[in-house]
This record gives sequence, structure tokens and C-alpha cells, in this order.
Amino acid sequence: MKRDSKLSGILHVLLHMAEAKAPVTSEEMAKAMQTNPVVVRRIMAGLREAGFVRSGKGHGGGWTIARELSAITLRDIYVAVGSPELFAMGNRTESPGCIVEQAVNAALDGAFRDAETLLLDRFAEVTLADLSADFHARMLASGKTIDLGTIHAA
Amino acid sequence: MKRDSKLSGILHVLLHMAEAKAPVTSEEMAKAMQTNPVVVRRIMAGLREAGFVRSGKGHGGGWTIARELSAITLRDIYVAVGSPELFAMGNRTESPGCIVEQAVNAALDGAFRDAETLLLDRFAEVTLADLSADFHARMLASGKTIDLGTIHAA
DNA sequence: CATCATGTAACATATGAAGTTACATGAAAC
DNA sequence: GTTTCATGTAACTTCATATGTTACATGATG
Repeated sequence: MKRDSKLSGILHVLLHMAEAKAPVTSEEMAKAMQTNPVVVRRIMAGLREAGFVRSGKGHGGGWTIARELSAITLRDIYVAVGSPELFAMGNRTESPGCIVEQAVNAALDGAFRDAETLLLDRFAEVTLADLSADFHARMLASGKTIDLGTIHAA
Repeated sequence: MKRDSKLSGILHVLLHMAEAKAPVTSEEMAKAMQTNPVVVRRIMAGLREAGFVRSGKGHGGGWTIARELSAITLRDIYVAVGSPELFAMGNRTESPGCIVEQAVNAALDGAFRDAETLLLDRFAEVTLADLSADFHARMLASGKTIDLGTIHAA
């Protein structure tokens, strides 16, 4: 299965936006993430609807973060991008007539449900401000500075 | 992403094998699971190598379980089928040069690692005997009996 | 009103799980 | 011993879907 990287990608972009003073365009973000502007807009659309970012058209347009970083958790973002499937495995048949398969599904479902709860709880504990702080700590430790345009230069 | 159903499928088949007195052929299993005999053999191969099942060729051949059901955990089976990827999401880039992305990956990786541990621990707690007992309880509750050939009749 | 940027539909590509075909190997029945 | 049945496995096809791309409409700024 191909793994979904929406969450990873959008977090990356959001932290870069947090560093920027001015709005960041889809094109700049796309270059940074080595992907396509449309892909960026597609992912950002969910965040805009949820009110976490704003977009502006025309000259000087682009994307800006609409809330305090400390008021946005990873879980918020996960939900805003559509709560994508977390697990790569599932039941062969969701509503099996076979009683054997029902027993199998029940056992697996229980474990996966608990894991999902754990994961979402963990996501809820981490804010963008936390990630930003971690990033700044890493930057200090490495002695490097960062800039969207240069670090991701094409 | 298409979800992997090897684990679910193989558990189903194993429990049916546990009910059968004689060896079960790949073809019978495939019919029961509405799939192809080769797919079944492919999955079972891992279990055979791990020593959980035996296969026999020719007349009267087929598959049998080689151990006590209580000595086989879901985790054993998960590992035997190749420890398939558990999660449907991953990092956009595994070894990013960008420090921002490193911070993002670190946060996500931590959560996913914990969820994986939880999941595998849960798998390790459940044996095939447990699943079989659950199945028998369900069968009693429903008043139905079960038979590989009839319940899954083509 | 020319330019820039988003919004979005429609289509293309790539990846990987699952399904299929084909044939070799080996065991049991006769 | 040869026919039949079943596994073993490589090679190929199909299918789902995440991601990438093209094309064009909409609206804002200078």
C-alpha cells in the first residue's frame, strides 16, 4: 500500500509558514516540498475550512496561519485533512456472514481501536508550538539557520 | 491506499483448519475466502516456514496446523506473514535534510512507535485458542453450526 | 486591465496488494 | 509405473488509490 503523507507534508509546510512573516504561496510551498502547487492547495483546503489558515488571492496573496501555534494540535490537523485512514491493514470482509470471521474481526478490531485511541491522544497532546520549539532547538544545536527559499532550493 | 488483509484472511483460514479433522486444500480455502488458491499458498508459505502449519502434496494432501492453538499468538502469525506495514501513513521523507521536517518526523515517529508497541503487545496476548473459544461461544449464541464447505458455499 | 494567486475539475501516473496463468515437483491411488 | 491430485513458485495482469499534472475559472492587487 502506498502510504499517505498528507499529515507529514502539511506539518512541514505549516512550520515553514510559521517562520515566514509574509504569506507563502502554494508555489513556494510546492517547491519546498518537491511537489505540485495543486497538491498543496488540495491539502490546505481542509485546513482553511477548519479555520486554521487563511488564503488570499492576487498580488501579495498566499497562505497564512490564522491562529496561535499553541492553539493547534496535531489532532486538529489530522481531522482537518479528513481524518485519513491510520492503519494499513483491515479486515478482509467488514460484515462477514461467517461466524469464524466475525470472531477474527472482533479480536483485530479491538486492538486497532485501542491503538487508534492512543495515537489520537498523542496527537492531541502536541501543538504546533511544541513542534516549532523543537525545531528551534534543533536549529540551535546544529548551528544552522533555515530559510524556506534556500534550504529547499530547487 | 488499499488495505492489506493478509492477517485477517489467514486467521480466518487457520480457524477453519482448526475445526477440520483432515488436511484442508488451498482450493477449499480459496473458495471459502473467495480468492485464489495461489494467494492462499503464498500467505501460508510464511506460516509453514515458521513451523505453525504443515503442507502435504498429492492425494489427501493439504494443510494442517502443526501446534497447539494455545501456543500460537496473533503476533506469531503477524511476524510469520512478514510483519507487514501496520500504518497507512508515513513521513513524506524519511531522512530529510530540512530541520523542520526532522522535527515533524520525530514527533510523528514517536506516536506511531508507541501505537505499534501497543498493537503488537495486544497481538501477543491473543492466541488462536482464544479466537477459537470466542468463535465457539458465538456459534452457541447464534444456534448455528458451521462447516467450511457449506457456510462458504460458492 | 494586466498580472498574480487561489479554487477546482478532470485527467495522468505510479505504486503495491491481490488475482491469475503456467508449469514444475512430489505424493498417493490404481 | 502412470495417472491423478496437491503443493511450490515464477511471471504476469488487474485493480485501487495516493499523488502528480493540465487546464481553466475566479477574484485581488497594482
